[in-house]
Amino acid sequence: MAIEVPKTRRGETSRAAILNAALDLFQERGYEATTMRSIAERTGVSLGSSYHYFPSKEHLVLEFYRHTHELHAAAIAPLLSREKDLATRLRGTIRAVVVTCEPFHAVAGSIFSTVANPASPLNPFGGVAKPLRDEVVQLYADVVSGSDARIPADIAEMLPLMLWLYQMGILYFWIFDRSPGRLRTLEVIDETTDLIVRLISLANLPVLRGSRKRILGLIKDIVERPQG
Amino acid sequence: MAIEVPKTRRGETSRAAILNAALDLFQERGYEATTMRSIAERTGVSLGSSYHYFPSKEHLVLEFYRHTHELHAAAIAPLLSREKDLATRLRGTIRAVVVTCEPFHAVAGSIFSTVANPASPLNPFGGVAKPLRDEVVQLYADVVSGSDARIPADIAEMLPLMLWLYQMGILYFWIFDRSPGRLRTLEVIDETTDLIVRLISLANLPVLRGSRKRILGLIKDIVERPQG
DNA sequence: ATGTGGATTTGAACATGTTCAACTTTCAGC
DNA sequence: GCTGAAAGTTGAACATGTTCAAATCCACAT
Repeated sequence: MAIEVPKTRRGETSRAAILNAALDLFQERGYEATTMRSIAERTGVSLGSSYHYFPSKEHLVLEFYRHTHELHAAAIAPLLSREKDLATRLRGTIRAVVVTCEPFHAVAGSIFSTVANPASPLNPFGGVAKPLRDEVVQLYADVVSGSDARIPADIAEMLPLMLWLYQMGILYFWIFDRSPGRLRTLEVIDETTDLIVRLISLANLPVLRGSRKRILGLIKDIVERPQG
Repeated sequence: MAIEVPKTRRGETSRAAILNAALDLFQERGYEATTMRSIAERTGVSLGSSYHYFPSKEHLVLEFYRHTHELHAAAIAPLLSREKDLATRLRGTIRAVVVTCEPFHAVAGSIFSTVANPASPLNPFGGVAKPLRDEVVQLYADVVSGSDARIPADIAEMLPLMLWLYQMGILYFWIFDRSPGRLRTLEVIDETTDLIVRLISLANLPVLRGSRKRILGLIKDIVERPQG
């Protein structure tokens, strides 16, 4: 199950070719319809070779995930360097997620369910995928910290992680969305990003102090205490 | 893929026996480790016969889900007929979920991921599992309506569905919980049920009127408009 | 040039979910 | 009790993810 790193020029070529074929096929046919044999065949390599570099079909999905993350990060870079308004930054970032993922809409369901499986090494709550998750959370930290919004420290601490979770929720909604141009998802994004920013500002109200403290305390406790 | 209903005494016996064996094996060995062949073998029936009554292994999970739901409903019946305080009813109900599911903790991860797959017929957002989901949502409607809490109509309308979602979240947390006696999950339940009840009462604050309206409108829109 | 050891590649073999056409059993109507 | 159609049963066959021991390749030291 160890992830084999190529140690030869030939190996690098093979690994890259297999990954390429896999990404193409995932997009063309979806996750289930893409067989390990078809990946090997398109690569021009034997079945066993694929398993030399990717311990399982799921691990190919992890690369797929990394791939879309990089596309996403590149897509929002201009926005993040230009815009200062938090709501606008957040809206643009989340919109970019679904736009970036659009070519993979048909595949996304299987992938989502694969990743959600706690037994999967790809589960973002721990395991191989953790570094990549941390990268995504960091991206949301940038979305927040690069804005001109003044966020109370206790909220700012937990906000990126919450926004990552929120992004997951939007993606799950998007998977089910069959509306033309995925307009419904975009509507939901616009409405919810606005709501989030508004609720953050409301969190300063004295009546909400108690609940805010409890909620943030709970989240912090969950994140920091091991196992669970 | 049609779900075959037994039309013979012999058929009923077979179906019941297969289901029994499956439920036992799921508990004993987990979902993946239980093969269709092992189910057939324990039942004393051929492999093909299992597929006569259950179109797929996943459909056996649906029965498993129904089974635990019935255990759960039975477990909380006394509480619901006795207790009037909403927080207590809610806490008891959610606690009972994880207590009821405790024997299946090891299996739950696979099952959760199976069910979460939008492509699965078992996905609760549509398909074969919808009737069962509606039953569970109804249970939460009873939890709310049988309490002495006065809930504004717009909230009351959406609350049961939200509580069902909340229960899903708790279950997902519980799957990861490795603490002795699953104490962490119970702590989180106590804290969150309390928070929920408190937030419902806060929703009447004038400052929150706008957000409340928007949130409920959004949820309603999502639920009622088809597809998505 | 040649041998060596590790990296890479191979393809057969295995396990398991699923399908299906042929076979057997059941039972309602006579 | 007979009969024939419907219901139930069977096991072989298929597709696909995965494993693994053996074969091949290749860079490098000698």
